Amino acid sequence: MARTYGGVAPEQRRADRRQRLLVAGLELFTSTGFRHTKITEMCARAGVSTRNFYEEFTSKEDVLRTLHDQINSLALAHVTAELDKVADADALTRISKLLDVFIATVTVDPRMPRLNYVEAVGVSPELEAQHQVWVDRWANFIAAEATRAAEHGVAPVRDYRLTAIALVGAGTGLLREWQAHDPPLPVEEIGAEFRAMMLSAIMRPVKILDIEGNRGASSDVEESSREGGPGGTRPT
Amino acid sequence: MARTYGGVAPEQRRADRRQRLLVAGLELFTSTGFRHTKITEMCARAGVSTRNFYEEFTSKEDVLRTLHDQINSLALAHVTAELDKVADADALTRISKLLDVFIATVTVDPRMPRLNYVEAVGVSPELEAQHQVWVDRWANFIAAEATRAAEHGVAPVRDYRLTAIALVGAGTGLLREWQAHDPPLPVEEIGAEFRAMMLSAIMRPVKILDIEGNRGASSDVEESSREGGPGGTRPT
DNA sequence: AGCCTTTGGTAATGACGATTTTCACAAGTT
DNA sequence: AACTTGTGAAAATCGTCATTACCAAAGGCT
Repeated sequence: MARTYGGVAPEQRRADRRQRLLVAGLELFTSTGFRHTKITEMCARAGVSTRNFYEEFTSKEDVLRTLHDQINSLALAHVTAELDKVADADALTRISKLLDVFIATVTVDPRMPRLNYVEAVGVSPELEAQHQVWVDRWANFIAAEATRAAEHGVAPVRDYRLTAIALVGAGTGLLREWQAHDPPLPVEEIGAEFRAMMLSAIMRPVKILDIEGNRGASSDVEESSREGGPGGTRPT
Repeated sequence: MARTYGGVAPEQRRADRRQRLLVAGLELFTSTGFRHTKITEMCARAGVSTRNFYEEFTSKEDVLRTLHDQINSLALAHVTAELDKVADADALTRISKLLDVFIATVTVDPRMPRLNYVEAVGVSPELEAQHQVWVDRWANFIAAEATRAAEHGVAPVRDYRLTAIALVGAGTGLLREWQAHDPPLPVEEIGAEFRAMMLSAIMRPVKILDIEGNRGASSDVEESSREGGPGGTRPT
């Protein structure tokens, strides 16, 4: 089970094949579409046999799930890495940064948003569950930054969960539109719109037009300027 | 070709079958999922034969496209009808109304958002195109109302296209989350969040944090008309 | 009442593609 | 050098469904 073939370890050969299959999957799923991509096509393009395919993945969906996870993980890793660099910047700067890095990462290759926001939707319950997990992660991330902003007194103290979910949706919508548009929309416009929307959503007052805009959280009663104080390090 | 059977005109019988097939499609697509729904299942549930199926539709996708169009048309019809009733109300009231009616219409049956925002995604280029058309319509609708608000001096004069697209995405995200959530989220919270996000996005100043938030359209001129705006948003 | 048209259900066909199996070879091992 | 063991390509199998063709019945028409 473990022989060094062709000068490379079997582990390595395996990993290479897997990688080639993933690349082929990304390409085909976003051009032919997931539904109409055949396993044999993927194998042909990756230069592997169907036998090898089943050694690495259990199904076409398995490939899709892996790609979906990889893309999200990549983006999240970039964002957290960059945010760590500005750990003690003011809250709104961090939020802007978060956005810029996210948009920059995911627009490097239009196939990423295409796969994430179009091809990987409505495929199976498992994939829907995986989508939910990632929405949650991103939403928690955004909500945490918003809460941080509230602690710094630049945003109201309230529950940001639904706002964060809506913002994830807004980003999804913008990117889906971006990747689908024929004369491609300028990336910086997408980024600018996303940033402006996020900032105005987070900084908005709790009540707009005399309407209670949110439940939960404290709010009109007393407010921010919290004991933790600005500048304090925050738990990661 | 035209005989009155069972007391009802053939046209009527045809229409009934079609309707039953659509109902069956909505049910199965949103439970079994579009991919795994078989035509024979739809026929069985609708109480029609496969032969009848092909008299009404060319494929499973045809049914899905029809449902997708119907749901969007229904929502748009409701919204326009209600907006006509408040034709001369102030701009922000109209925007609130738009939202309430939309959310109310589409949350009557969780299968509607499920079909629209999950099952009908990434199925085929035709369906993607149809999606694009509807996003455009809704975005134009929102942008028109925002422009109206600007004309009334309660929002800055600028290009609202991308903002509108992002807002459509936000609504999509919220509704997708709503229909997927196991202990269902309260509808009024979804509606409140969507409304607050839309109002703050539309009323936001052109520049936030010294960053140019939007291109196009005029801008800083005229922007003042709002009272206490997000620019100075603070809790309390 | 008997014929004839339209309809509905069921069975046959056929394609397509996922998954498995076989076969031959290439490269380490002794 | 012979043997053994992974490895890759291709061919065979096996199911699943969409689609179509056929048959039986039911209802109106003369």
